[in-house]
Amino acid sequence: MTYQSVKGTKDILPEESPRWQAVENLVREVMELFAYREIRTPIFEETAVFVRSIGEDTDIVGKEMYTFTDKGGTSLTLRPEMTAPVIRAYLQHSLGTGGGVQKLYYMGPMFRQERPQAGRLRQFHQYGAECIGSSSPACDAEIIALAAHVYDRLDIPYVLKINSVGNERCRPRYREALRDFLTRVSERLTGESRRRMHTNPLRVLDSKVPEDIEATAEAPRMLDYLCDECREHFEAVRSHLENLDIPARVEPRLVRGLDYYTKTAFEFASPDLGAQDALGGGGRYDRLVEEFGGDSTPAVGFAAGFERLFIALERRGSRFSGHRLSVYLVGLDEPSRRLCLREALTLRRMGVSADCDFQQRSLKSQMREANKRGAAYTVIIGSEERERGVVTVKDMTTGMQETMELSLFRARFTGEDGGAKPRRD
RNA sequence: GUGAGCGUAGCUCAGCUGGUAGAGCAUCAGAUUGUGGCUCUGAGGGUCGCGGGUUCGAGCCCCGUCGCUCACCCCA
Repeated sequence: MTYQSVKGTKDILPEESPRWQAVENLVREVMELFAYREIRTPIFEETAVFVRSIGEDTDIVGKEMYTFTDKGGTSLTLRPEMTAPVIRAYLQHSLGTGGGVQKLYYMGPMFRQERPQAGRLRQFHQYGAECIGSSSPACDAEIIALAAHVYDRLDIPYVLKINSVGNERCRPRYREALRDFLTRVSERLTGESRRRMHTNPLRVLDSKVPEDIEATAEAPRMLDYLCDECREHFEAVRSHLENLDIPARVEPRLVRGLDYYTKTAFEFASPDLGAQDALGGGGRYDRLVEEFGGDSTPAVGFAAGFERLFIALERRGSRFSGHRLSVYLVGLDEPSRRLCLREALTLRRMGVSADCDFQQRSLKSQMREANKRGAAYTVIIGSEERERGVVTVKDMTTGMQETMELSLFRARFTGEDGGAKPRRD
């Protein structure tokens, strides 16, 4: 093997693209149902866009970004997530003018230089949505409902965990209390947690190391420190979820990995996934737009991973199949092959999928090919047919065969919208 | 970045205590003259990840390296 795809990247081969298409289509459909509109931003941004929003002390910015300098000396970064680019675009094009709520969705590749693992690639794919311009807890609930609906439609089981990480008023008080607590138990913490205790104490809470979990079992909870506004918001979100029949589990230790979150934080976990069990997650980020230099604008959003969705789907045994070929044309000599190519194009122009042999293969192998490709009909053309001005049509499911004029065969496909499928009696 | 396991035909794998490679599936071709799916027969296809070392001799042992997988970390 001469070359192979870069570590942590994967080719999506024809065999697997049907499921990608199916899920992409479903996501689009659900997004449109919820009245979100698609936004597509460039795959790379100025590095500052991410550093500024995600936070200097996050792992993403600290060690996982694909950052490079272009020939003009500008530092650029392959997007590790989409919220920052969406907000950048929102401000750049003044999408907020008019004061309305912008409901935007996206899907596409993201890049993070981590050690690859089950459900974690260096180039991975996410879909997500951002609701910008409303501080209403109803938006939080809608975003969660939207994310949940995709899983529901795919019949993927999940556990929804929610928490509130407070805002700029109450979080500092909590951070203080937490740090005090951590200082007291610091000798029981792992080195990494002890370091993080100073830089980003909240993150210590989602450590999965048993010692840390044990040491922080009695740690103060953010929920007990919420200011009135945050508490009311949190209760309202919970009430909305209940009203929408979406069961959620309050998880006081749930913390998001990105610094910009305020108030609501949530995560969808899959019981089928293993160590990387997060299907998706998100939360509210009321300060981010302002942070980017815009007017103070509240927003909520979520992101979910395609690859993890597929793992969950596989565990469920779901299968997707690609499009089937309608007609395979078999030519037995050169003039017939010429006719096949022409007829294939005629059918395609009618909206009927068709293909023919390009390797001068025998009738037998062409028939085999037609069968393998799942063709509904095989059209056989040889010197006999040409002399009589007809073709031999074989229905591959019944095995029945008859000769007819080409125009008659074509007529089977007319009158159907798109004509993608042959008529069946 | 850390740890563990693995790396043999397109795919899934076998290969006994080191003696220069096998199966199944897939592919291709046949099984009387122009016909698929089932069955049968046959064929093609491998620098045993790569580079060193030990040895008379290595796919099997040792070292390094790259990659994959899983876990940690973190997250989608």
